[in-house]
Amino acid sequence: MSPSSNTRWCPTPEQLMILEELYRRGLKTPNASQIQKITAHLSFYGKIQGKNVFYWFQNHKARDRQKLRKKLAKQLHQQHLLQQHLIYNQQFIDPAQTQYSALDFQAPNSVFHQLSSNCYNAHNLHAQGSGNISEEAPEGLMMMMRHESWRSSPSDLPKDCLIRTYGHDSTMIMDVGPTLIPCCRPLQTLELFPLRSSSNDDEKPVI
Amino acid sequence: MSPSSNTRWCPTPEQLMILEELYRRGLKTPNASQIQKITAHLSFYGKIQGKNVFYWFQNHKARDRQKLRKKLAKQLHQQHLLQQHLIYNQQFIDPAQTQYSALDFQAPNSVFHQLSSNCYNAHNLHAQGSGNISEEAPEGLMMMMRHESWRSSPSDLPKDCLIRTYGHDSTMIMDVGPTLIPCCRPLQTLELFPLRSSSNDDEKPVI
DNA sequence: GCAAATTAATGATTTATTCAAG
DNA sequence: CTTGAATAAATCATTAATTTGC
Repeated sequence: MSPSSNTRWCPTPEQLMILEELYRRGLKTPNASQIQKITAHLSFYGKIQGKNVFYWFQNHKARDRQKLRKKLAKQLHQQHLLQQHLIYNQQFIDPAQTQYSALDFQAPNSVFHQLSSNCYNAHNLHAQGSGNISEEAPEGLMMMMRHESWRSSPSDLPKDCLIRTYGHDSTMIMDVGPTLIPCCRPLQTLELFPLRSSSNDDEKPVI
Repeated sequence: MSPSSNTRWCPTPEQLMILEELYRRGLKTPNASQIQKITAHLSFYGKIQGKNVFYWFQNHKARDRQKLRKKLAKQLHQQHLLQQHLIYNQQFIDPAQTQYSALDFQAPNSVFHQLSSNCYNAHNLHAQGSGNISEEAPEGLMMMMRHESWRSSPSDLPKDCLIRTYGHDSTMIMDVGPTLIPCCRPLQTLELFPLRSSSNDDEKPVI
């Protein structure tokens, strides 16, 4: 209609920044007065009208909600799929033991249950030839094991191992590869759920 | 070395889903035993090795942290920019009143402060001709005002208004446009900070 | 629509840091 | 204080997504 502005509002980075900050601080649905003030302030950074601010908050809130919904839906879907296809999959779990409800996460054979275990099934580790492995990693890291002897003669290692050099010593990563399926049947039922980082809790790293 | 797999692991959707779910549930740094079990389970869905699982958790955790850091940095930056360029900008605020520290969020002229106001500066609203506006929106919605009479004769509205029809009543959006800068100087100092959604609190929408 | 080109994600590796034991 | 194990951070490299010109 009006010949002056046929193009839609394009927020400047500063305008966006300020709007986002206001939103983040809890302003979700500004009233007329608030919109006015915001508009006045933002107009310093570029052409802007009250309706732009109004629409921005409307859209932003709506899209926030939408994002949240999608996230929750995804989570539910994942959980569902997990239960359907993995935890009680007969290929993995001894059928004789699967008398649990498909929704019971406490079932001892669930992968979650197994992974919360503190007991190491040592016999699983050396499924592929390896007299080298002296001990199971004690509640600590990976299948990285440092041996002075390895550094000098890497050729006599099992082919599924991976050697890396850290300055003056070496690291071996054992390949537990794709051939271990039959090994996971005799897993013991061990502990309940406290999956929360059994080794060390570093959710909040010190920065 | 080995001729079979020169290409990097490419997780199947199921594998990814399971890894993500485990991570989401709190497993951040699986130990050797856990990696083994996960690998065994995931191998049902496609070729996979222990190191893949190990690396996946390493990377995922690191990138999570990184994302979080970036988010926090952005927030701080926004806050900073806000303070520098908006709140105490001399173009906006009466210089006679700005004897506050640039970091003092309690300063009465800050936009945050102003926006947390419950007191409506009614004289700002009808800066552009409008005998139509009977009242300031009371702590409620937008400058949306429902009037049966408006619906029938939209032609006599000020050109800077925008009419929309919601079912059986109408909405008007007043354009407070880019010309209001001088209007924001006489704003009163009003209230302290509780910006948290003065009208309605919908941070966690009911889904 | 499609295929080259560009960009973003992410798997894999290397380097730096932390921390506890001796 | 030194050393070694464990982890975090930085980086490299390849694959997936996206854009762009035809």
